[in-house]
Amino acid sequence: MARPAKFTLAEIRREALALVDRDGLAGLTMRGLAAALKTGPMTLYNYVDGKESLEELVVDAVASEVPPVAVTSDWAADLTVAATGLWATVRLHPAVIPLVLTRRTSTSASLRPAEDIASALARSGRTGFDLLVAFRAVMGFVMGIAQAELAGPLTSHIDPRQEATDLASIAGEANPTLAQLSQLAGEDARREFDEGLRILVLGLARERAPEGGSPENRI
Amino acid sequence: MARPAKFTLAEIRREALALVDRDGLAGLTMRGLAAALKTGPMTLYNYVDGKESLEELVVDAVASEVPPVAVTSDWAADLTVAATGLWATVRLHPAVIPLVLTRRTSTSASLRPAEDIASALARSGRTGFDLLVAFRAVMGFVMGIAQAELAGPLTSHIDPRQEATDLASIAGEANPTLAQLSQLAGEDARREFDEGLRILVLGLARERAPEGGSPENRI
DNA sequence: ACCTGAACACCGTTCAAGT
DNA sequence: ACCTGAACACCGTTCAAGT
Repeated sequence: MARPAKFTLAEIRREALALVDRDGLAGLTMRGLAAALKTGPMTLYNYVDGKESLEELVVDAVASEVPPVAVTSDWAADLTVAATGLWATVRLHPAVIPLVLTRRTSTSASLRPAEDIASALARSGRTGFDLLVAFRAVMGFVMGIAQAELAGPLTSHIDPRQEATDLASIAGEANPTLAQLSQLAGEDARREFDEGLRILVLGLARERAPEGGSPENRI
Repeated sequence: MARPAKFTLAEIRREALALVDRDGLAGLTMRGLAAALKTGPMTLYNYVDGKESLEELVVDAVASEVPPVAVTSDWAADLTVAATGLWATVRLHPAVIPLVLTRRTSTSASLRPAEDIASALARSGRTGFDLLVAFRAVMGFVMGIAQAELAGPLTSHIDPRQEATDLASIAGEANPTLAQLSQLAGEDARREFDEGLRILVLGLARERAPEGGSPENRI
């Protein structure tokens, strides 16, 4: 909150993200980051208000890496580009995903990827509640699937305390469909995302424009 | 991992969930739970392997509250029921949502809600990769939107350090669409979910069955 | 076998004192 | 004004000792 001299906020942000990328979310500690910067822990308090604020900085760092989206006359294409850009970027920093899912406060810069998605949907002609629903559906899908890839019903292993290691055979009895799916999961994450998004956009386009999905008007 | 006498694992599970519901995720500590149970912290280690295992217990507790789904001949209806049941249940325990999004290990019982969803989708005639994609899309949507309600681009406030409190006016300049949406967000969460799910199911049904969405075969 | 206090190696953050 | 060590109030968990 001050403008001191020993470090730059950008330096701290970069080092914090690097720390999370390297050691995971648990590795992001005030003391650990201070050590990485070769200072005492208290020095960081000259740059951030505390742990919460530090986490926000990390979310910011990731958001700033999401590529900007050019606006064309095809809202569905723009939406796909925006959603894919967000997904691909957070995937580069998997440990940060729980943080972006969890942060209750954001910088206006870190909201830009979401704004790009909302704006593409607005150009489908949606307004008000319809726009809200579409936005929630797309954001939910993008972030939900990004996180599900890391930790979800299909991510490896059942509880290790159940004596047996083969997921297919263990979860298999109680959960046969999941057991089957778990063998395919993660083989081609990009295609999983692309196809899922396509289905969602299909639903969005169908609901809006029974015939073709070209833009209608702006709000 | 043993079968001691002072408590029941079910008692510990119940108390742990109650603790999280009351004090949030940060309130779930080995020491805090022990205190709530009026024992020393070490006693808990006779029932769970450690913190991770305790968190899993809490996820289990929530999953066990998800209502079972009856199988009918209408896969889309079953899917809607299953997805809605999961969403409604996790919403009763909002502090647990980050935990269920994050757990990398699960009990076969806690996978049942996901199995119900996967199974409904399988009854749409999907197999293999197509089934995987549909499953990921639905799970991503359900959990993503549940979490987004708590913390997401539309949840109140911009960073408080930016001097101004009105989200609409602050985020508004940089993110006009979000600013507009934030005024509607959360007014009727149930309708947001229902409509979003409808769009997704619409996409799923259209992709599968150009004419009508009745079940085709089982896998 | 089940239980549990003491102790260790960590946290974030307040406070007070340095320059 | 910016910096920072010492100290406090917490964590999870190991270890050793109890019954």
